[in-house]
Amino acid sequence: MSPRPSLPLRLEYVLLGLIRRRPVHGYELLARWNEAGGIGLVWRVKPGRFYAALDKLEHMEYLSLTLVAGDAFPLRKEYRITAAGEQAFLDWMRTPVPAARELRQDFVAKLYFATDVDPRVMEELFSRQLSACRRWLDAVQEELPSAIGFERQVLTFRVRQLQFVREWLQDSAPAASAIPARRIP
Amino acid sequence: MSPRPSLPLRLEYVLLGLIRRRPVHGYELLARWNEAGGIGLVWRVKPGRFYAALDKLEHMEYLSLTLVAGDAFPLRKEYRITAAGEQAFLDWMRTPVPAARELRQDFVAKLYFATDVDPRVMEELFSRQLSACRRWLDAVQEELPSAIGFERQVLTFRVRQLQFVREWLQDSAPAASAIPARRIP
DNA sequence: GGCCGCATGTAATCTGTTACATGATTCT
DNA sequence: AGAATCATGTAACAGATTACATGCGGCC
Repeated sequence: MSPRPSLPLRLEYVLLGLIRRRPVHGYELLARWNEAGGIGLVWRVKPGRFYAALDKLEHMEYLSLTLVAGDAFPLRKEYRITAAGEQAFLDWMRTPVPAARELRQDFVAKLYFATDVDPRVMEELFSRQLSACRRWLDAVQEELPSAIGFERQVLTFRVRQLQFVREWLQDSAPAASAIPARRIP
Repeated sequence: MSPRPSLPLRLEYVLLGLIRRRPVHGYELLARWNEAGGIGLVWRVKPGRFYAALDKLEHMEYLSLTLVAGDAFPLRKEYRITAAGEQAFLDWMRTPVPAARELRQDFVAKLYFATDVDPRVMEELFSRQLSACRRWLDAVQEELPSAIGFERQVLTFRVRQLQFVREWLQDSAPAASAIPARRIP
């Protein structure tokens, strides 16, 4: 059995998504990470963590590794995604984030890969995320009327935040799934 | 010289604010922390971290320590705030949070202490936080017109988020400073 | 020769979490 | 006697950050 821990990976899924586009070695990937308009806009990473994550993904067999030697450059470790990795990535893409505070990084990262997957994957993601968001909102709004003082202020903050999230999700959903996918998995 | 590191304290300031109300020992404070309607709504803490923080504040001389022995209970460490601690707390209260993502915990924690301080402290806090928020918003809105693709989606998210924050701040400001303070420092 | 870029990491440190340790007293 | 509550932590681990280590090749 290949190891499949459901640990809090987070960063690892982003790596998986990038390597999925085409096989690449670490250094190049790290350079691209911070390119203008890229994932670096919402997610910072530094060499230590970065290489450790690649290593981890390879041990989990979500990535396979090919050593590439060349005259003009040092030995490279070229990674490509495996079938298990592909599966894990797509599962991640379909899964809504479990809390509002994870939207700005995790959810937006998923959005970054919108053009890489079948539009239906994004439709499902947005639909499930919106449902979750509405449930959170309902729960908070139910508590609000009986809340006083500090609790009321906190719940008011949450209601407003969730309303912003809901509206942003509603407005972004059509655009995200209308984009034609580069490849259809 | 008493040590005054400007480290990322965060939790420590909340402790300072609670102990400032009246001298108290750790166990009681920890119990109160999670009471309904209290700071536990936005900030979770566990014994390990909690006692470590008290220790740290005492070494920084923001808290002073009195041992209290009793027949009916084990030895207690009763903490009270020092002049340096009082100063540090009020500085913290006046200081806006440096990023939007710190509003839900750090800023709301400051709000929790609104009734403990002079209304002018809260006025200053809200005024400075609103200015910061408007500056962030201006900066993002300036970048938005030239942004395309993923970058545009990210910036749109941020604009909406900052608008929500700005409106919440505007609506909460009057209530927060209109409340009569318990004591005027 | 020395420095920069490529490409890979390691080691130390910091921060926080988890789970348990200790010992006393009061309750059943 | 045994369990729960009071009151204090400690020890081990997990996770991330920071800074530095290594070595090769090409450029000035």
